[in-house]
Amino acid sequence: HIVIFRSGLVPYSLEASLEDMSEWREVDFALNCTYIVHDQASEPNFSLHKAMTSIPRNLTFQYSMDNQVAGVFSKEYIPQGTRFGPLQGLIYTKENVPLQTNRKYFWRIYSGGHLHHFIDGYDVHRSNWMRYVNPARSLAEQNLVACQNGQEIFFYTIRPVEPKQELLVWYSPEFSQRLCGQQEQPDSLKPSESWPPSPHKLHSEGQEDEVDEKIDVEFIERDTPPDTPDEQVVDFSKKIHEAASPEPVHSPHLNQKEMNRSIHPYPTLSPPQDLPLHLHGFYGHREGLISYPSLPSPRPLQAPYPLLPPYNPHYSHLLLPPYSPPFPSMLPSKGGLRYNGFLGCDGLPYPSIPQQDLLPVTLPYPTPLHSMSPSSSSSPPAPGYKSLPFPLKKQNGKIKYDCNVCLKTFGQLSNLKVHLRVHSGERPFQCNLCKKSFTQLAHLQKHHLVHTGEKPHECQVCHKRFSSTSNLKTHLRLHSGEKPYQCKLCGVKFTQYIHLKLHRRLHSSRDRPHFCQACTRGFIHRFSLNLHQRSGFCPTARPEIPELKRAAEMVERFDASQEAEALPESAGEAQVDATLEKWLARSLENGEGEEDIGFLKAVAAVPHGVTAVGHHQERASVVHFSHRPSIKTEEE
DNA sequence: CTGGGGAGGGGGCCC
DNA sequence: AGGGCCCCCTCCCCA
Repeated sequence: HIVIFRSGLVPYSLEASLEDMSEWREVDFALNCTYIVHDQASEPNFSLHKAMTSIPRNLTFQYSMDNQVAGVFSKEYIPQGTRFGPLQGLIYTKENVPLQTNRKYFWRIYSGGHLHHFIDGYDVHRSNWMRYVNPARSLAEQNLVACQNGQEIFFYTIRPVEPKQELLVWYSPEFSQRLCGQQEQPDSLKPSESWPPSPHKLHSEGQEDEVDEKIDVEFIERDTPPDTPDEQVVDFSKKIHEAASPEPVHSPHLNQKEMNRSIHPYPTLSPPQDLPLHLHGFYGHREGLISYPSLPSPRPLQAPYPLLPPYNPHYSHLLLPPYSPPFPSMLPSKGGLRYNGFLGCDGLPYPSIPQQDLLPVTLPYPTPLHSMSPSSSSSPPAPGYKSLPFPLKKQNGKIKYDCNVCLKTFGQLSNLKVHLRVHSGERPFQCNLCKKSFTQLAHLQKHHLVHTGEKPHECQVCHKRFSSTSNLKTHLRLHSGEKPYQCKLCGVKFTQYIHLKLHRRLHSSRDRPHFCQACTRGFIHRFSLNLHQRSGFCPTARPEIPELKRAAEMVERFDASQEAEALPESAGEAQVDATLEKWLARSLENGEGEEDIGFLKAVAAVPHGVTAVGHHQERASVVHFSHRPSIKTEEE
């Protein structure tokens, strides 16, 4: 039996029981968990969103140097067999997942062995604190296991969690196996490389697009705080440690991990050696092609976990200390941190309730409309107030500044400050003639030309004058003949985007009565809808393949073409395909984009009466079309 | 409906 | 850090 001593605290020798727990099925966790900790019910307020206010009282956040939540830590001893959750977030079915969305916080919910929906923890206003729990990187440091119970995800402590220890989660074996699918042979475990994989290795495992790259960059930086000069940010974590924590707060170090891993008592919950560090990134990172170490099939639980105290659903009620705010965003940003001279119950210094007189006047979030406060300097902070000091992160060695409201990133702090006026409504530059106000001086100066009638910019061709360069530029297109905005459906081109938008209304739904049930695209002709469906180009089925969208657009263009117009509605598939080829030939003659040619050929190559399916190749930027007897998607 | 100009807003770059 | 300048984008109005 292995006896483990941790941090000089009480030794425990629970190997037998731990082994039992490591083989628990998800249902066993649900049935046998001993303690249930609910989220905190406090209302999100102006400065704190739900992802932060929901944290249970026995937990607290730790912050990185850039004032972002770096992890979730225990404030007190948490027994084994404690349940947290459920995880909250936006629900997406596989049909309505937005194409361009950050999938870093995606969780998959399965039903009957099939993907049922996603829970997206990205939105801090819709998700709860569980989005901030970091993935365990080794067997030794894992103390939570993620389980799907019903259609919800809960985290269970699989070992006692000592005070000031970080909560680190990994999937239950069943969860892992669902994510792996049947893509990987269970016994194909490769020899493990050095652990943990270096950031370089993560990147070398195949980035498909910018989104994936961004995810990985972000995640790596989450673990390696930017080495920002101290005077630029307030380092809360450091101050908290110095003030309150004589022993270092548990923080994973590589050596320690390497050491602990070798003595991990329950290998069957084996966290990953081939998986990316971020368990959140599965979906966007390795759709359907996740490798995972061999996992023995769990055996049924023989008896309830023997050493746990009796079930008490109100553990939090009985054991939790009085509430103290774990959010350093309530601290004043600059000019010295002011604590009110006492330590919180967990030994951490907390500020008093936000002090209005310390709010910055340089960021004048407007008084909410419903508020009676007379001036902005005394009004409560709006969403985004947390952006003091401005959240920093490093990208390619350069400091980036994030807007906390809309998540836009800026390379210069001054740009972010100007941008924040968009959210705050601040318009410091007012025209003294018409009292109109603007967010930037340049805009006011431009506006002044309205009153003076001045038109500084002259067209060198027709000598017409314009007040702005932008308008001169659009004007110059009239001389050059450039029409950059083209209707995808009928090919008409325009010099201004707004004209294309207005034109698109002409192709309205009333003229396109034949709808695809899956993607809601409308077609003028029924045979075009048939073509759209039988060719397998409906992009809804495979949203991860952007090329399919283009192919679908081409069918739409064909639908609006003169060739299609000349075709009788009763035309058979062969006739439609022949007409399609004719249209393709004409499109090529008319100089369709070079990059489209491959697609045009691919579409033209669709044989009569045979369904083609876009088959996506991992790490490939092209779509290969293969012929299969029916439309079948991975997730059906 | 198309096509042209006018005006405002957001953001990047540079000093 | 703050400000100036510039560009792009978008929308509105009207012929």
